[in-house]
Amino acid sequence: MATTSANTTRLSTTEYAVLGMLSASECSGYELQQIARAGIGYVWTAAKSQVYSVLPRLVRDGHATSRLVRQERNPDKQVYRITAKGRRALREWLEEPVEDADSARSPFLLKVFLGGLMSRDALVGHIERRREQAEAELAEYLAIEREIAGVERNYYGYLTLRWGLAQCEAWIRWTDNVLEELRA
Amino acid sequence: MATTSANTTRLSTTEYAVLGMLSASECSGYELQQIARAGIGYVWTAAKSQVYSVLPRLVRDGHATSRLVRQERNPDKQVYRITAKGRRALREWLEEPVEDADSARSPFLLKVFLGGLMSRDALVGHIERRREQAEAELAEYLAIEREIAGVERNYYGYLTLRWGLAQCEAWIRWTDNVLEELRA
DNA sequence: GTCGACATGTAACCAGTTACATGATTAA
DNA sequence: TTAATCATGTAACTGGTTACATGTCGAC
Repeated sequence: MATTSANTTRLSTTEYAVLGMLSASECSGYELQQIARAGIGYVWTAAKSQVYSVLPRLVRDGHATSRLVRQERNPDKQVYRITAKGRRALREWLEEPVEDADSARSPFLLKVFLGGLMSRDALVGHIERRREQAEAELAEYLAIEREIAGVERNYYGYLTLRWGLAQCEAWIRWTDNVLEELRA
Repeated sequence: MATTSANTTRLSTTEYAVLGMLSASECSGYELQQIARAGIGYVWTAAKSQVYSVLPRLVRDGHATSRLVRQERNPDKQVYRITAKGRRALREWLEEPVEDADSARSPFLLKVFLGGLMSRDALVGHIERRREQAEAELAEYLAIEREIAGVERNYYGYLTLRWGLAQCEAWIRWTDNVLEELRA
């Protein structure tokens, strides 16, 4: 029964994210975390303990291989390389429609929704803080944009960055709007 | 040691959401789900099994009380009522700053980020679908807006609705933009 | 001699989802 | 007679987080 076995047990999103990073270059768990911080981490996050737990599973299921790299001045490290099977699985997942429509679960919006149960000041505080965060995020994204705009290097990352920018702007507009109203 | 004991074990967001609904009216688990679908569910979702598991916990910790309501033509039901302690806990949570800044975890954006690893067509398909979803959502929200705009009933729900509208519009603008670019 | 970068993991826990299970009443 | 609504839950699982644990090397 399990001879040709379409070993098609769906991977977790984190596993696909890791495969995505590995598809660019062989690297260790530690390196994956640095890489994530500088890019993919803006759209998908994972705790380091989870990265380390995901990697051996990828190897076990044939989506990656690992080898030990000995180092002199730094601790030795396990580096992981994506396999053909891994690439296939990743691409299949990438090409199938996105399952859930980013279901709405926001503690912030929940508090706003229940705004009538708190003091006006507390609510205004939440919204002001949201605005500040959006503004800080916007500044961060603009700085990144200045670096990568036009550069071909990561066009797709640039697309997601532009979503980030659009969303920050939307937050700022919305918070301004709401604050004006609440203060009137 | 545990006499005055500030029984301040943080509740889960779902528990606060339930308390929020209970603070408007006494109701059963089943009713909570209907109510959620018509409002708070747009900003916070919970599986029904979780609602049922959360309710006894609220009672156990003194945040709610429950009593059995006998019915003739329908099954009997347990109805839950928020206590003073529950209201206090809810209000405290509501007034403290929102903890996490809605950390970025979007399978959709992850796929866009890795757009270079799939066919152009697949990526365009994802974006088109995103646009359609945004448009459908927008229509839904506009319909709700027509019903509740101006009505005082749920001003705070209206605020969150306006965020929903703003976000849908941002999605549509972004997808249009990206689609134009990808097709050129 | 203390701090940060390098490097890898385990253990305990938790929130939440899916599937399963039951059973009455009522409207089409 | 078939399906929907009312009504409540349990069990198994999963994806993920936090805290703990360890140790070297190089820079300040």
